[in-house]
Amino acid sequence: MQVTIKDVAREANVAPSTVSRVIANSPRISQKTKERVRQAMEELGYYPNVHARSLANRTTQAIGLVMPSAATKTLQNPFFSEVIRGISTKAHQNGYSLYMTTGVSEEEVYEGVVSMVQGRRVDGVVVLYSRTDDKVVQFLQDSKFPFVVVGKPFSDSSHVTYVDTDNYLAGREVTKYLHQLGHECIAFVGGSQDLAVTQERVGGYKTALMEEGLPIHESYIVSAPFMTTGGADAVKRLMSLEHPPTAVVVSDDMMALGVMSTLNEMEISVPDQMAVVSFNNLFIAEFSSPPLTSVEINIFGLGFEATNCLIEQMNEEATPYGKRVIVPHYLVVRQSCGGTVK
Amino acid sequence: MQVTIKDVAREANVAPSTVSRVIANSPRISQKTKERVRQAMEELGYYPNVHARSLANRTTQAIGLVMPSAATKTLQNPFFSEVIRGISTKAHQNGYSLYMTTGVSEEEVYEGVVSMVQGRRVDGVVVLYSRTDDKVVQFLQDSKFPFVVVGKPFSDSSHVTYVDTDNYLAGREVTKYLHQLGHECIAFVGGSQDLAVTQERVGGYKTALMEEGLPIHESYIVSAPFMTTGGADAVKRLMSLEHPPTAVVVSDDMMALGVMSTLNEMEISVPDQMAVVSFNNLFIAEFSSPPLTSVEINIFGLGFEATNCLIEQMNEEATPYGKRVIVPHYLVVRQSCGGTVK
DNA sequence: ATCGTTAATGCAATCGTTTGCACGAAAATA
DNA sequence: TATTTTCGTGCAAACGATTGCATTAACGAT
Repeated sequence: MQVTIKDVAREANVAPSTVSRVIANSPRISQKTKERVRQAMEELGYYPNVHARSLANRTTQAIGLVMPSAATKTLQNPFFSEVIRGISTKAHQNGYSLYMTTGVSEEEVYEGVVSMVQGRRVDGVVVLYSRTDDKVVQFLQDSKFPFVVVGKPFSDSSHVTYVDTDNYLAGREVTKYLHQLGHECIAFVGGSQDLAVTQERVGGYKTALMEEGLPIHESYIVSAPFMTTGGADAVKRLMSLEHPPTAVVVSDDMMALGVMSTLNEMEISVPDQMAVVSFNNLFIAEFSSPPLTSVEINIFGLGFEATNCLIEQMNEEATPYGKRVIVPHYLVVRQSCGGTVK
Repeated sequence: MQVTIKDVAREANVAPSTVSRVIANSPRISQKTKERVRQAMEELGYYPNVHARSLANRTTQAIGLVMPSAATKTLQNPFFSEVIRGISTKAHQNGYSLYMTTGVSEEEVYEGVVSMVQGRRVDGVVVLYSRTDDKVVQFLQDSKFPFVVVGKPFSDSSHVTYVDTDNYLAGREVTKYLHQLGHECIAFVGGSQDLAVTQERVGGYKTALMEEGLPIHESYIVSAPFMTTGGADAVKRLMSLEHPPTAVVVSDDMMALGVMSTLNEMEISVPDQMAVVSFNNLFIAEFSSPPLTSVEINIFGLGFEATNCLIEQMNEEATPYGKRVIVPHYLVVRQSCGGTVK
């Protein structure tokens, strides 16, 4: 049988309410009593029942995590481990624990979120993706439930708190970097087009081309549905063009691996015949061959900051709506872009 | 204000208990009433409060996840994403959700587990590592709480349910494989020595050497504390030996990446001058260069099976103690071992 | 000695469910 | 028709905490 607050009360010769106040460390209880009660708790090995507590004070000390529905595929990307690590670090520091629901379909994820929120299982939610027309964000917004998005939300982004990299800027920077190295024919390989990241990064890429006075060829922009495997088709398509590119901006390290592997098969050497630059700077970037030049976006920090904002919001310390935090990024130069071209 | 069971009851003109029974789909309620109640729930947008429910029926429909304390380092290994994916898939299928606590130190993790268990926050626990002398496992065992370990527990493993790869066998197999390719000088690079995996794999390695009539040199066995970075030292030590090995068994793909990267720096070519074989067959194994020959251990399956066992145990369908499930593995041959030597 | 203050604790209602038991009506049996 | 079953539903007591309000004792101040 579980040790309850009543047992402790009896042991310490006080009322349950007193024990409760000792737990909350209320100043209204005398030092002597506190010690006696604490001793009793210790002796009996008392741990408060979280559900009773949540029920009574309408708070859960838990944060919900919403993963993309294709979790089956996406969760493999170390990006997620890393954000979660950031989230869980901050959460733990503030005494929150984490709750995950998953679902195979988008609908299942949505249902999971709804019952998590309506069932009062969590005090706030971190959404780990952002997609066009997302029901989840819409729902959270409508129900005025504390939440923050990692990545830039589409709908009504001015009213939503989110934490993100300046992907537009990053896309622009890497493209300019390639141009500085002497490349004129620069392609872009991205993931799913309805993800905010892809759109932003490709946007920055285009802007850079314009600013540098380079033409924008739509045929230079390809998007592959998934990570590594997708790379193959994309690369083949690019290389079969009349004027194949000499450099490519890839929207993700995982995908870059796939791209490089395909290039390798096709006996196109990186960086000599093709420069590759990508984003996220996952640890594998360092150990691929050649090691990847990649944009460090501080994934851990994204998670950490997001949780920070969420906690502020839950404590109502935050501005009612729409805080945005941009986590800085920087380019880590390794070998995949080589030196200057010619 | 939250919509409660009473609101639904009022709306449907029944007692709260009836609503409760409708939720549980009790056969004692007439079809007509059920429909009326369901309609009312729908209309009001009713979702049961999980805490009230948990409190009343002493069940949580949640599974706790225990990660290694060095989560800071280890969580980066895609192994974890993948087990969790397996766990969450099975969990979701059976209507369980996942709960994570984390801690920086071993002590913090332990405290997290205790309060998760004693606070009745979860119905069962999956432990995602196994180490010598682990307080967590000991505690779970003592409190007779349902749990399962992914990996082989040390203490009293006969009484603990666990799901694992036959790492001993796998270690033996890959070593023999290298010998078959003609290698006589085979080294072993492993992770932390107090992890069960390392011990098992190195055990298999030694056995294979013996069985094949090869000498066991302790200097051929090096262990590096962490993943990729650790690889460097280990490799340098090996290569500075009088008779450097021509092949190496690495206990993990991540580490293998580090090893290969160091070999690359030292201008030792893989597989020509050094064969590398490793374990886990993470997706990066396919895209490294050269692509890694690695043992596929079905990480997803480990998580899935573990959860399966846990659910059986929670439903008391399981044998009281000590079920063990071995998930099969197989070698995936790629290019890191090359062809036959000489 | 009386009264008002203050400090420390206890009482009891409440949070939103579940569930054993009681109850009345309808159906089945005698 | 009287009596027993069966069926469908409601009552009320848990579950284990929190918290507003009441209570009591102690202590100065008058």
